[in-house]
Amino acid sequence: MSRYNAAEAEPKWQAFWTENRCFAAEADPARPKYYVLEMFPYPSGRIHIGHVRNYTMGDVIARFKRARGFNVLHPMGWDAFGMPAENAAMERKVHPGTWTYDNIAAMRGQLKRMGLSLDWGREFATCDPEYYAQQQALFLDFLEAGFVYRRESVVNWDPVDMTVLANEQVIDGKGWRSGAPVERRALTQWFFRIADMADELLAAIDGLENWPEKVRLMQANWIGKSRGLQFAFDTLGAPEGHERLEVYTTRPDTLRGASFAAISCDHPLSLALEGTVEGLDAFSAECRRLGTSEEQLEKAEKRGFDTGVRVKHPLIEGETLPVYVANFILMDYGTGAIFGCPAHDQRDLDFARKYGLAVLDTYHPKGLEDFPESPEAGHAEPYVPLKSETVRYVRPVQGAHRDMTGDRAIAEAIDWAEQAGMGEGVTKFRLRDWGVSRQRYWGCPIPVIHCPNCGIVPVPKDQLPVRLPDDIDFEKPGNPLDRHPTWAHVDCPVCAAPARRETDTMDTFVDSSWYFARFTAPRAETPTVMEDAAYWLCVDQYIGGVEHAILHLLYSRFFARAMIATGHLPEGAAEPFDALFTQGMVTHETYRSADGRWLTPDEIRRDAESATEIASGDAVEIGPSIKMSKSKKNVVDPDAIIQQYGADTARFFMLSDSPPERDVEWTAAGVEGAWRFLQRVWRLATELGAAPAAEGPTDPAALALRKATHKTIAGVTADIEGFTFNKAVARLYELANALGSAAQQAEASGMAQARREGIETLLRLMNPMAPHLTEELWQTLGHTTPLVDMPWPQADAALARDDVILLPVQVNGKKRAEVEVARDADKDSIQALVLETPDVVRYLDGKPPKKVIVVPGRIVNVVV
RNA sequence: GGCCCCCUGGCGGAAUUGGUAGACGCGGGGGUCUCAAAAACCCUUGCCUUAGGGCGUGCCGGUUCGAGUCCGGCGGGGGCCACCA
Repeated sequence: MSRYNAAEAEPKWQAFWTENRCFAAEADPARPKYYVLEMFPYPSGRIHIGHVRNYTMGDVIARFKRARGFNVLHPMGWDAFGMPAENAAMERKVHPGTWTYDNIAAMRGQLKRMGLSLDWGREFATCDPEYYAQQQALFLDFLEAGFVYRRESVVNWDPVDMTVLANEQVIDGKGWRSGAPVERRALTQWFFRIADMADELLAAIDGLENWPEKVRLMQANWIGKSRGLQFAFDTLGAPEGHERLEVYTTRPDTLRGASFAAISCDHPLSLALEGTVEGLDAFSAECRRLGTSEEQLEKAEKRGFDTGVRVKHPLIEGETLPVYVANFILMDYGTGAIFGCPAHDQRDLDFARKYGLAVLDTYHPKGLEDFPESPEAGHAEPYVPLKSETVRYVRPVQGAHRDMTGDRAIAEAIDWAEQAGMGEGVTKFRLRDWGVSRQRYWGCPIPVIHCPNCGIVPVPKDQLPVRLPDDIDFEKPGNPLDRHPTWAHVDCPVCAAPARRETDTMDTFVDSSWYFARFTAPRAETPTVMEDAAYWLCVDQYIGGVEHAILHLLYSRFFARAMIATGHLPEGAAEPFDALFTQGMVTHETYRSADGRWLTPDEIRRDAESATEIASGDAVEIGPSIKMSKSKKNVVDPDAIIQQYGADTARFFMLSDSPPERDVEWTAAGVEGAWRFLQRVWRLATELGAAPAAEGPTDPAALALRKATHKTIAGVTADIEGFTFNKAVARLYELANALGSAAQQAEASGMAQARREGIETLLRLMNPMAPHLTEELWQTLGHTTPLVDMPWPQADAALARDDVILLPVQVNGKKRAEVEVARDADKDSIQALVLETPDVVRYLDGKPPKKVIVVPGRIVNVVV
């Protein structure tokens, strides 16, 4: 009995595809196109199992669409700038470029061993000067068009990496790579004007129908549109020029309950008061020192400092509110000043309790007309009633009056305030401009020159790229470009005076914001070629991890719009990714020895219930299945799997067990299962007899097999279209089971033909998942056209449909019988048949049924 | 704190979107072949029950002829954002 030899077959077919340029894409307006893209990898040195899952899914789609007649673009590249290369340079004294390109070479080899249908002719790395030259050209066009600007800003400074981090790169107050607590520093930075586009980026989310709802929500929340009221308090006792205090609120309906105002320590009023109010300077200094990490925020008390300044209550004549500087007010959201309504906001309530401020309700609690007007028992905070008969005390927010708040009350309050000339309804966004300056070497240089006479001067386009110098020194922290003896020194292109290059490089998110477009014309002397972009874009299917749901995708959407505005993309390409799929992680059990050492899967022997360490024979504690990580040692190496079982087994397993959007657990048993199935398919195909003899009358068993075959075609096709690969795999198993049974009845008339049809169909349906094995078998069966060039099989509708169906019969909602009826039988005849069925007669007990519900093709329910 | 999602056998998961719950796989049990083992193949496998049947999709309630699916409440798990006014 022969076996599938992956070690021989896989390289053979990979060479065949390469030699025949099977996956080289060429724009052809006469053919419908399909652009499949997986998020390109960072060249860390080795592919990991998550890559295998990601690229396998993409490859299934690419090969499927190809077989369906599409002109498929399926490219691969490298997100190659970034700090790991610099870290490697510092640790191992190797040039970041050398390290990166070596890694790319290694990973390219690994990807090729997976047998992916990639157009390697379009490959590029973002650190290629040919790529970043075009990125610099884009930057200059963006600068000219006003999408880029420079300003001083307080930035997140990573003291270990000595670089600026975007807000998004600060996680829990720590640098996302170094993990060091982030400090605040004022620096002049380059920004992309993404905030101006907030409304459009938000509105367009509605059109992204083929994106996961989860991602659309995350983007919408990130953009953070809010509608509120902006108005000014009149101040009492404030310094000159601060007669009014602007505040913004999303809850103008609670304004009557205001009992204090609070401002940021960086607010102009607070700054003006510094030095004039005793204790304020010290308090402000303390606020500025406050960290921004989650724990710090959690623990940080809500503290305020009474400035002595007061503001007039805008709704209650004669009433005034104290103005506090408070440590929880952000200067860069809204106006940096708020009013506090303790009755309707937990934080304001905490603050009010602490400083003995009034807690005033603005709503009469529904159904609680006798609610006490004095503090409820159990509340110890002082109660200071305002002189207004409409004001009542209630507990904050929750409960009976919740239904009276909400959008309607807010909208009415804004209308009222506008008509009263008190303030105006405004829309604010959470989204801030995108700071792209990085004080790093291994990134795309920002192509401008600082001239003492002319100021900021763009590098003329014919002088692009501004290349990174090769002779660099990583001995000291900070930016090597800044320290380079000659690189930054350059004459001004306008006045020829000695000038200095910009030494900041771009955030690597810039690199990945337009690579999808570059793939449509990867060797062009301009960033894109309109004709190619118009043909290939948008990306029809984008696949990657949900960790990029916000930043990368939002930046790409911004870039696409900016590129349209600067003439680099056609109108209509504003949304770069028509369909998005976010795949789950690959997890693995963790193993720990009695003395607490983490063990790799290779170091243990796993039985059904337990595990032992191979070296010692000791029992091993089995931990939960979690994301693979080096520290927990629960890592499997894709290369080792491919070497042992072949790429097809790894690919097939990645698709079989779990729905693609969910996490999948990597288990040795699962891999074995996939391997066994592939061997079974091998056997089914190789044991198939010679070409079928002349046809006799078709035996029912043969017809049943043909029906199973065609149902499988319809099902697998729908499953691949719907990204339910696990279901497609289940159907392939079912067909293989049917073929196995059929082999036992090989003598039945028409069975030889039915088996051949079934097996060939199985191979064709499996081809996108296990391309090598199926090509090999296809050839073995005598075909000269390789599967890669075969069209997708078509289901025969008549065969895929059942003519007679088994209809379940319920009595009072419980299944009691089944009846066999024609698929298109009418309700009356079904009902008549059901009422004669012995099991139903028994339950009727001689009486007529109260009701009979017949759902043709589904079910019958008899109510007695 | 805000927004969102999920909960189905021992396990991963199906269920035509309100119509036979548990497809398919893993694991388990039994068998065939073999001197033996591996491989392979066959049968079996939600729980309870002596038959007939009863019970079952986190828990409680509701809507419906019919609920894993819809509604309300509770419990548990997870994700994203977060001093955002």
